[in-house]
Amino acid sequence: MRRRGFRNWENSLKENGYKLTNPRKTILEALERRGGHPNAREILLELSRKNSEIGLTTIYRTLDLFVKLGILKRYDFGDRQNRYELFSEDNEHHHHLICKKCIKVIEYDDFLDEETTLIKKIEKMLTEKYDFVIDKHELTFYGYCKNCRK
Amino acid sequence: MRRRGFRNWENSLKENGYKLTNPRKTILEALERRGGHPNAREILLELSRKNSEIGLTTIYRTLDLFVKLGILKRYDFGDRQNRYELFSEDNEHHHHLICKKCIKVIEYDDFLDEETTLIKKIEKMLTEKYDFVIDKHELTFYGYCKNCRK
DNA sequence: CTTCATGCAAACTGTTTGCAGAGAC
DNA sequence: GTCTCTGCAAACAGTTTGCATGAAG
Repeated sequence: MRRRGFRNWENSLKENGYKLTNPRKTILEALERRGGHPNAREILLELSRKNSEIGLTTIYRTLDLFVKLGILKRYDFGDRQNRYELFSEDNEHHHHLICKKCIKVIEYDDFLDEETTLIKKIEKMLTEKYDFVIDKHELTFYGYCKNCRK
Repeated sequence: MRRRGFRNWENSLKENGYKLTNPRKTILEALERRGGHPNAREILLELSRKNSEIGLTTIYRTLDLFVKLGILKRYDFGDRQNRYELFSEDNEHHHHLICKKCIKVIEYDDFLDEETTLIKKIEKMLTEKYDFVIDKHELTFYGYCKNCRK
């Protein structure tokens, strides 16, 4: 279950013994169309725009599967829901700036080199000091956007 | 509603027109005793050890209030629950290392100077570029601890 | 004695599970 | 044909809300 760009998602399914079904295709298309960081209900909404009726249960199960296969990334921005983003080579590393009121999410990748250097250093230290295998990190800034400050 | 060390929490209540009640006292004591990053149910448990019976509803409302008054910090470590930690002068700034399996949370404060410098820089850039008022940030590493890797 | 706090029951939200029927291979 | 996938209904967990009672000031 290695990570791979979502262009190969069909192979990724087959290689791992999963079936290529209509709901799965449709959900992936919806994710590509919509972009951003939708939650399950927002994906349902995007589907219904194209008159695709897929049960919420299937959506949850498909999202889980896609995360497991490395097709999607799962985020939790502190509003008690899972949000999803297609994984691709070129969005591998960005961080987030989130408005606590409207949950607008801005991705930024400035200072990435400096960040990466420091984070690698911290990761190494933490791994040794606490005997952890580190998997991922998240650097997130929270605040209020222009609109929500009024 | 300024932040203040939790030693002044009684004043903080009074100044803001809230009553000094037994449940509030008891919950604060439980938080001091327990330490760590308990969720609501774990606080209930800590209370029951000392035979304090307080309704979950009251616990939630008290925690909300304490967060609002700056007595507590609220965290979300991605397990879909709120967790709380007493705020005090000397734990103002640490980051977290979390085991995704057992949700053990390690606080670390190594590299803090370097981190702070970089984070201030990023914060400034984000504030200007996106017109955000930034409130807080979180740098969190996720992985698996020694025990959970077996 | 007024106002705010408490606690119960019920509601709510996002998510998960059991199970029978449908679809992929 | 077999085995996985789907979708409905029901369960679930954490949290919130309405409302009558109780305690603080």
